Amino acid sequence: MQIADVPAGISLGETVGPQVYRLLRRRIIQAELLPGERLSESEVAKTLSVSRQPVREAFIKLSEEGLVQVLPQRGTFVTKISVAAVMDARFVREAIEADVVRLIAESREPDAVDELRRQVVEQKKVPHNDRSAFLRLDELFHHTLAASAGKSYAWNVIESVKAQMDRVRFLSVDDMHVTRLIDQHERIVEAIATNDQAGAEQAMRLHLREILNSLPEIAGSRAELFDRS
Amino acid sequence: MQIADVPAGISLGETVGPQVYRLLRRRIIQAELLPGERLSESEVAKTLSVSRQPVREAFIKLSEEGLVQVLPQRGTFVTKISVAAVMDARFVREAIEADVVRLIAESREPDAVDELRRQVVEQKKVPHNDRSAFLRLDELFHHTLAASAGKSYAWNVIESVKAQMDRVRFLSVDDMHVTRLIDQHERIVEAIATNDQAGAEQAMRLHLREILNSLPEIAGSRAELFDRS
DNA sequence: TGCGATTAACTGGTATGGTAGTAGGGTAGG
DNA sequence: CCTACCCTACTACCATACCAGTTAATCGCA
Repeated sequence: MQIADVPAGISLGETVGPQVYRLLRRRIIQAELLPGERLSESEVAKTLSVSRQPVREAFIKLSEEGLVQVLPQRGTFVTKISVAAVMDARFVREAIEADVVRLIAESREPDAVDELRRQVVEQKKVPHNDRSAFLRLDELFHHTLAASAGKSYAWNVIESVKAQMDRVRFLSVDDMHVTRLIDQHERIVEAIATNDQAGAEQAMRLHLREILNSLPEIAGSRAELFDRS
Repeated sequence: MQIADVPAGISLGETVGPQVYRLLRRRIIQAELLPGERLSESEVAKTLSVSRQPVREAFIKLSEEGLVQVLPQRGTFVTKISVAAVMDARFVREAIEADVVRLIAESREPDAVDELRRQVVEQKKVPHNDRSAFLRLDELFHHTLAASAGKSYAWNVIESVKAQMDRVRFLSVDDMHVTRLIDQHERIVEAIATNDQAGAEQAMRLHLREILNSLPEIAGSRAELFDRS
């Protein structure tokens, strides 16, 4: 969820374009920049004290992820959250991660299981009200799964696709829900530990379908953030 | 495989950046631009009679697909084909398309099956020596599958991921192989027609694993195009 | 002749200038 | 009063200029 602390401004050590991209991406996902809001190349550039050029590159990349819409000679706008887009992204993610856990369960690596178990313990320690801490650990967990399967490229795809889902998850405030998600993590890990490929796959699919439960509710209560649906 | 005819130059009707991107992408996949070759922003710009700006945007997008590598202050180079990258891409593609055909087989749509059968017939008509014609139809076939499942976004992901595989496929010249691929298409369609989800999934997975057979041979015979392996 | 330091040419990254095109407000005409 | 037009202000897109950093070749010296 890219919750990782990002400097508020722009640092000089790295190229500017990607920095602007990550900054805007985080602000869109965290709903600081609201759907429908207008973003101007020159305005953003002025605010961040950079030129329009890197801002433009950031806009292009954001538009490829579906977070903004660039209308030539008209303006660039934060997209409203599209239920269809969220479900499409979820579908792709489920497909990939289902095969990932299958792969891990097949070629068991005790080290990976140990690390995953350790992470689940860590997740349980998180205070129930600290949502962003959990989201960070959740991202780490799924990333570790992909890495354990030796599929770090697949993780890149997931990370890009995840953006749409993360926008929704950030709005989801029900804290009690977190324990449920951690339980699901635990089931995935234990299925992997016992080389239960089908079980691991099913557990993962179930886990990633959780968002389908909360989505309609959120889309209803925060209708102004969603694309007509 | 983006074999679709692309104008040799740059037209004025559309924004320039994406045009340059598609042009270079096609030339890399078709091995007109060879792995290791140096691409200069200014040189490409001069050749196409555009400014460096859109060329730069194209380079960025190509680097995200892993087709070029941008080394700041040093140069931009066409990446060598990486066997690992091809297999990673293949893994992601298999995961997504496996779920796609499952979905179609589940919710049978006679129209889709008819269209797919028609396409298979068309594929059989292609002369055995016209490789690019088959590759076009193959791309259409897989695109139609995704569209039939209502997952056009998933197709976008596949299209991006496919680039690495297409570089290899373009080098694969064994014509006889084509009939085998068409047979596999046929099996996929017939499994869908009988609502055989598991069968369709397995047929698709087998189909997408074909490249694993030819990959080692190609990587051996055209070693200069591949990253040390 | 061989080797090291210097420099000139070139790279991508950033900043800025210029252009076609859109949108919206205000005004003139019916 | 309503409508149609124009004009201004803004947009993203493209082109150009400048910069820091890398590379490689050449020149000077041992």
